[in-house]
Amino acid sequence: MSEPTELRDPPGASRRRKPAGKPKGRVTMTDIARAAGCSQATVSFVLNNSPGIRLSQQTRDRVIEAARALGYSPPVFSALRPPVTPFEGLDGVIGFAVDQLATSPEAVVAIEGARQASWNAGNVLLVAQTMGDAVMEPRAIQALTRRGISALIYMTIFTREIAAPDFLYSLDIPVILLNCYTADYAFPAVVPSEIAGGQSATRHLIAHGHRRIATITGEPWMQAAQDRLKGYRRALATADIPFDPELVVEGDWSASAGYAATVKLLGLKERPTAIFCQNDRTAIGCYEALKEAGLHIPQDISVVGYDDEEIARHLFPPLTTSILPHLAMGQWAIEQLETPPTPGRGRYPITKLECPLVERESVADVKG
Amino acid sequence: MSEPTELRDPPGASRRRKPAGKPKGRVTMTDIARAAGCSQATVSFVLNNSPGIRLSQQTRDRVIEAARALGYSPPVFSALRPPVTPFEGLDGVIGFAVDQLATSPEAVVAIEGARQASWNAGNVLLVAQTMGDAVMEPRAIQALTRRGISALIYMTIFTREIAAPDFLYSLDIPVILLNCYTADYAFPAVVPSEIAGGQSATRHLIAHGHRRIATITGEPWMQAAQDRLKGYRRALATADIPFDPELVVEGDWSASAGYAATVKLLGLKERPTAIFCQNDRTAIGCYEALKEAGLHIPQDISVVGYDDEEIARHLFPPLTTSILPHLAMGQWAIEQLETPPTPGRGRYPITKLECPLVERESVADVKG
DNA sequence: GCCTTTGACTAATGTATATTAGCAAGCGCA
DNA sequence: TGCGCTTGCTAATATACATTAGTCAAAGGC
Repeated sequence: MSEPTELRDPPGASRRRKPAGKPKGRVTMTDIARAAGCSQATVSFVLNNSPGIRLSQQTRDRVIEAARALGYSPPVFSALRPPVTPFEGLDGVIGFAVDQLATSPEAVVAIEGARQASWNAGNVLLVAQTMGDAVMEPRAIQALTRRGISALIYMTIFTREIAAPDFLYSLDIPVILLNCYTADYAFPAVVPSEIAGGQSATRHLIAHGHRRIATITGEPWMQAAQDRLKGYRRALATADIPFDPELVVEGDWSASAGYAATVKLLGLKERPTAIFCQNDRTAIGCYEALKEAGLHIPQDISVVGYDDEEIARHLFPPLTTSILPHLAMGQWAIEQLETPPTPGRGRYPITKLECPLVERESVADVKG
Repeated sequence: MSEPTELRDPPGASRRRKPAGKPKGRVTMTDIARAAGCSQATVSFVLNNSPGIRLSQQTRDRVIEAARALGYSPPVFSALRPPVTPFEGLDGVIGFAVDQLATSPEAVVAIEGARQASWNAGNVLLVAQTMGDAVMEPRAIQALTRRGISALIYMTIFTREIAAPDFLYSLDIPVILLNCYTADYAFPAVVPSEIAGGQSATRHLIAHGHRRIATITGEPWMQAAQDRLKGYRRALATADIPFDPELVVEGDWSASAGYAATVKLLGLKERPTAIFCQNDRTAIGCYEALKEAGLHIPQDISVVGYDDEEIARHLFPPLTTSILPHLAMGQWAIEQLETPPTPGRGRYPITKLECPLVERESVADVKG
């Protein structure tokens, strides 16, 4: 207490502490007060509607007016990240935007992967749905970004190339694409390796001695269908099995298409000994047609699916299928944030994650 | 201003200003610091996971321990008072907190219901997972509330009574409970009407002429299991069918328990003609046992399930089951927000929504 | 014309948290 | 031995909002 005056800097001196050119990151009550020509206290009273305080309606209106004009929002402490956040700890809140949540379980699985990976670091995931709607998508993402998230994961239900909405480019936080990618490789992106998946499913059949392997595709315009087919052809080529167009039947991911396609295949002069259904639903229809024809799986004919949907486990016999790596993709996305490889928005290669095959009981060695 | 020294109290003097015997209304970081034997700053670092700060794991653990023990919850900046909200402009964002997202589809369905209902009004739903963790739950909800959401929906995966965390009470936005409720009825809450569901499932069997109806329960300590059983007994009583304890077998929601229970039921001197499985998984095991015994569904014996899981449709024969009204519950929650009946936190009755029965092909008239 | 009251507001201060600077101990090393 | 570096933490301070205790001017009372 000998020199109390030493303790106090002249008022205003401290203001220069923040050297950054950015004077304000947020609108505060003080700003509103200045705009409305009153004190910060008055603003506090108005915005809190404090009981027992008497203020003229004019003043109240002026304050509200100003608050609205300046876009005041209550304090978000986590949003006060220093201008150049070195991304070590990556605290806080990570946004996860997805077009649909309910239509298929993959989104939930990816979210779960991201959550698990965030958990250790104590980060919270905030999920918003965009519904792929041009009006709502910006609002949904704004609901996240405006609130001070420290990174955004942007996921689509179907694997595809997207034209990223403009605002993704103008965000100043890391953006990771999950199950989609942009043509300009502007963001780190991760997708399942469908080609490798189709290849390993087919290779699995080949390893069991099959040489006459049919496949039932999905809707041909979908990336996943094309890639799975590509993998199928590649596996055939690798094993020196000639490609027979007769053995490729177009489906549409549905069980009924699987049924019809299988009937068609069974009508072939030289029947396949194995069928690679490019998703599990198709396999359901395939099973049905096979059973109707009096064929036994896998003794008479082997079947593999794709996607490892819940039902694959409950079919009879349980279906050998490929797991979509959405859990791993979610984790991968978070890991990208932990290692700070954001060297000025360069070009990122698209990461492809494997679709491991789960062997169950629908594949056997070829007869004969 | 003649006596500037008067302005500066010696540090600590100001502490005595608050004369009230109550030293603290809330747990602050300073309290935690004292308990953990460190400084308030350290607590701040730990709880915020501040980037670029290095602390020993021990210290972090001690702080988290203490925070948990003292029941710390971060300050809630209200910003927007209910009575006269100055800015409807602060775009409608509704928070949806759920303990688990991935473990079962119900949460996703409820979210979808809430989303659909919000959509028209142009509101955005932000979803956070709490994982039922004492440390993470406040953080997750904080991630929502701090960001100025205009309402919070709080959901649990299992239907149950909860002790709502303190901070739920101190929020000044509407809070709706979904699939759970508090003993003090402090919040509007909605749950499935499991009793009515169990009753209507059983009644359905009675309507088909069955009188000897068995049931396989879930884990007995779970609310849902108790209520479904209660509904079963009620339906029996209403139809003047005596209750036979022999026909009630305890399961645990799993297929294998369903299998074992069915085997036990088939060993009875007087076999049941119908089995009410209290969830679909149980029914899977039940189907299995029945088929092994050479019985045909529904000709020889009828089966109903509960939950309408995806698989119910794909069983053979497709399973008659009750739909959990999570979609409707999500919608209901949003509707409560639209009609603003929040007259000073009164007592709200628990709303129960029906579980409608979907008839498929696993029930037939009793033979003879 | 001098108090008193009241309405409308502010200065000053309090509270809780975030952040910066720096201290002290330990370690590798020249 | 002593220099520089890292690690792990605290003291001090800044920031943002809430609240208390007023100030000040106008409107009465006497």
